[in-house]
Amino acid sequence: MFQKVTMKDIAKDTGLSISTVSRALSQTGKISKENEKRVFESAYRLNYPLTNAHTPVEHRRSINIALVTRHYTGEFYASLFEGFDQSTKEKKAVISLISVTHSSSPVIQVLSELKKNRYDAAVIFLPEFRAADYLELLQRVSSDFPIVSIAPIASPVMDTVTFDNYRGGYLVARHFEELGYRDLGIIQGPVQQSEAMLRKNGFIDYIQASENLNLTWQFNGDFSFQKGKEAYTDFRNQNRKPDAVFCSNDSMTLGFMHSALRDGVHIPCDVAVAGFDDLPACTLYTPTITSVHTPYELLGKKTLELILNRLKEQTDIHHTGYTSLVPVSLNVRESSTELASEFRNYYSDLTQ
Amino acid sequence: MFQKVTMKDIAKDTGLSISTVSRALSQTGKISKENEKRVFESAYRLNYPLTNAHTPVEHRRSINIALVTRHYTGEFYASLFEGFDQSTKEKKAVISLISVTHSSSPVIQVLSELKKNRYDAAVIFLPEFRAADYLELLQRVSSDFPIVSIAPIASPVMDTVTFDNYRGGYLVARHFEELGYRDLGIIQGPVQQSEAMLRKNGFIDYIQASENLNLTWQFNGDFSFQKGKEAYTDFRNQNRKPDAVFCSNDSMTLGFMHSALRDGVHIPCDVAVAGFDDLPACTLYTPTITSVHTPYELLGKKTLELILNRLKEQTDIHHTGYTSLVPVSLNVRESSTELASEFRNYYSDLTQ
DNA sequence: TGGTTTTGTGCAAAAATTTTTCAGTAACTT
DNA sequence: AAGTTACTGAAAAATTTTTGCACAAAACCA
Repeated sequence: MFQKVTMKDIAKDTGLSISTVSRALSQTGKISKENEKRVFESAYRLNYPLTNAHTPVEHRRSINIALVTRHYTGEFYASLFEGFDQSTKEKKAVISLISVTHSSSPVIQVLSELKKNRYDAAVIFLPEFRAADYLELLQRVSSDFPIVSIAPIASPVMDTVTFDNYRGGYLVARHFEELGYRDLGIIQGPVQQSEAMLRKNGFIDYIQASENLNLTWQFNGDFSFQKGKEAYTDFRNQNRKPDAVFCSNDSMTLGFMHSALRDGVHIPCDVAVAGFDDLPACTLYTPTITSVHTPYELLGKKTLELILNRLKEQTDIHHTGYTSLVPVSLNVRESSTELASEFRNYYSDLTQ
Repeated sequence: MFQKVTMKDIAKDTGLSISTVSRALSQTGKISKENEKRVFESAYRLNYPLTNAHTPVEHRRSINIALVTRHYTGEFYASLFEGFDQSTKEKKAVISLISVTHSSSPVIQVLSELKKNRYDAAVIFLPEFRAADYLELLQRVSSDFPIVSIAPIASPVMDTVTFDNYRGGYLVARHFEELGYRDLGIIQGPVQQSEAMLRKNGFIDYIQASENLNLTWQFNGDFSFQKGKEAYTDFRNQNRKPDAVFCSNDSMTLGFMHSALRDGVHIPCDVAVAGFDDLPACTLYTPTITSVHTPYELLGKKTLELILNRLKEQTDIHHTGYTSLVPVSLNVRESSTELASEFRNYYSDLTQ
């Protein structure tokens, strides 16, 4: 049986009196910064049962942040987590990935119990959430528990940090124009997700503002590899095929290209392709894939900043609905450029 | 300011006396199972400060398990986590992914502090750990904190659950033999990792036992995409090129194929390829890639079983070094089969 | 069946722990 | 130099937890 750890132990450990230890731990204010620090340090080391809520942020050994998402196999989530992980470098924040795909309890239940599991804040990425879901969530979760969404919300009811999806679509259209393509096509994401709509709007708005460009093909996808393949089937049946296609995420890009390549279509010769997300696969695939790069590290950094400030300030109002957009850029690769010479070999005749 | 939660509150909540509550929480034994359960349930709900160490496993709301690994961007880690996540279905275990890549403190430090952060057990995947590291780890971490390694250890000092890597290499060689290939090649993983050595040995042992097969090419890799590309450069300079190449992980497979395809080599026509890990990319790539499938869900299940038993039994000796092997299988795809007819289009002449 | 043992509970006293009061000291101000 | 402020420890007070004991209900056993 363990010996229970009490303030007496901390007093002995630090050389201070029990009363001083008490004052430090209960945050009555009448204590020097130096001793306060020593007490918390000792309390942590000796395993004194400190409840998180009672430990001021500056004395926490670590700030535990939950990254809550429906986790699907694939690079996308790996990149997302990696970005957050990078951004915690040299901070005392610790990110844990919590998946709610297979958990028995509903998402909101999981979120409302995070605080009891020693988490200090949550970052949620739940693109399928609707306005009603967000509102229910805010009602159920204690208001001093910061939650930041990294999926865009149509009418933001909580703080949101997200990539500038609109700008991404815009960049792709501009890139296509610069290369001299005229007829453009798009494979959209699900209409219920504002993320998908923003990408589409950026793309289409640029086309409409330009005198050179036409939108000749539009396909409703759902961000899945499979839909990308279906999109190709639809594409091949078109009379007037676009010169270049914007796939609004890379899973669909890969699906589209998978079918296209097998059907003898040469990319970018027959049709140029650009995607969104810039998955690691984009540089590995043959041809390499042009894609809108989303800097997860910046996203993570900005999100952490927001959370840490919120925790320090102890502002109870996190329902501000402040949205912050992280800039994106376009990584141009083989799928939307002239064929490089080494690349030409790739398409050389099998029967030569 | 919060009102502090005491046993009095739990007593009022459950309708029991304070002494009964005390007896339940301090596990003195003189309490009925039914009331004990009610007390813990209430304590949890009211947020009574229970230290994990003092809450018996059967009354835990959740068992927190840390999956500790150096996290790199890529599908491999996504698949790993996904498998564990799947295996927690309908169990009260919760898996959190803890990355130690960018954390400032050294790995062993992180591990020894997990217990303080409310974790009940850890699963570690640290292939670069050496025998000395494992021993230091065991010394530093409290012996009632179960740790299971899912990377094979040359001389196991702790419980290990791992895929049957040897069998995987063996299966690939047998598959190549069945297809009629004679001269085989291998791109090895790093010699310090027993995982890599097992895969190689399984492959080579089968070749040596067979009358039909020869090992004509061997390359020392390091499991990276880049080394896969370098392997191709070495491959192309060989006089006697193998008919089929076993890449001992899929990152190298992708690197090898990336260079090969760009160099006009047709897979599987010119050379057949098989990998290891069966990343999602294997089905997305063109051609699709034959690979040894590692069932992460089974791995997760077995590992959880081990941990939950250990926690229930409260056996202090987790240094048993018991190793358990999870079976693997081979997923055969285009990179090691006859070309399918639809696939032929892919190689048709660009200039037609 | 009736006595005996075991188990589980609440009350109240005891023990342990935490908080508060109060007096003292040092540093700093005016 | 007197007054003020900021901290601290010892002791008292308050609170919380544990334990001894009595007793009731259930289980056990000739």
